[in-house]
Amino acid sequence: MSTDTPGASLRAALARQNQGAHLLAAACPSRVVLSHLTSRWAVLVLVLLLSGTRRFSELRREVGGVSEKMLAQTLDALAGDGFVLRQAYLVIPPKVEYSLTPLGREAAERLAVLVDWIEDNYPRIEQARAELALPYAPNAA
Amino acid sequence: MSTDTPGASLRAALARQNQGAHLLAAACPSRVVLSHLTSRWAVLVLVLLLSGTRRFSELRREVGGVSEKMLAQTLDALAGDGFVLRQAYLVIPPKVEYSLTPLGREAAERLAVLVDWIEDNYPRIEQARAELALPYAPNAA
DNA sequence: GTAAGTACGTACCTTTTGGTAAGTACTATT
DNA sequence: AATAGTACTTACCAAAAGGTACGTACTTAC
Repeated sequence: MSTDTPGASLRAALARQNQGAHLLAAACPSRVVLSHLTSRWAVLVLVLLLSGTRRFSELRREVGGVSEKMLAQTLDALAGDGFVLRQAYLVIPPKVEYSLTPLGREAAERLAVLVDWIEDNYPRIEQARAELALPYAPNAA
Repeated sequence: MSTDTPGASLRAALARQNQGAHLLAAACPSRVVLSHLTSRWAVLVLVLLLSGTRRFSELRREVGGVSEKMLAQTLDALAGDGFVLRQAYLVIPPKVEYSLTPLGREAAERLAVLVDWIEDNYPRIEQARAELALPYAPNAA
């Protein structure tokens, strides 16, 4: 152990930080981030924004089934976390553009991998569900 | 350009969007799967099971803050989707082991990428939040 | 002048999610 | 004989998520 060098407390702080960011711990603050990123509408919005900047009404139309209230709430949360950039233009009619920040792009790319996997493998999932629904006779003659 | 860039999955997603069978569609049945996989406790359970088979009470202890009711509910949903295999032994005291199916492993690996990213980048996210909380004077003289 | 489009905010209500505490049935430990 | 451990289930309640519908403020199109 070093005694009192400036770098020591920094390394200790970083070590503590790395230990503290464990999502399995009940009190871990990063769980809030996880819940934001995996929320029902945020996943869809983030993946959509990977293909480019959108306006509010464009997102509203493209994300099937989202209400204006939930879209605004979702975008607000994502902007507050620094995943989405909100750019408002002072024109009439109003114009607001939403895009991914570098941080948001990194997260969205990882979510897109999951979303793509679900879409690509949905038939397999359906099949697994169907087999599980049987009264268990997988090798029946 | 590598063939494995995030843009590739994006193009695939957009192609499917044009076909109509896509998570962005309100009535897409795969949304149920997405909600199961991204639910609060399922993410943590799946990532934990990536490191090996566990019993109910082990999961209960390792997943910080989960109640027995929610853990049972989560495991039931994951087993019903074919992501988790439930093996019950007829012994006393009861013994039930939970493990990932091949399908579940594929999903869990993709979730783990997201979880790891959050844990690794939590300091950046915190910093972004702190900067956004300022009254906006990033380049003030 | 009426409707539609822009980007929301708000009030009200329903649905879903999730937590607590208890019960079940049986055994091993103290 | 009481407690703990196994793996749940059920009943009850609180909180959060989410939908509907309306209001705002202003402009363009019909």
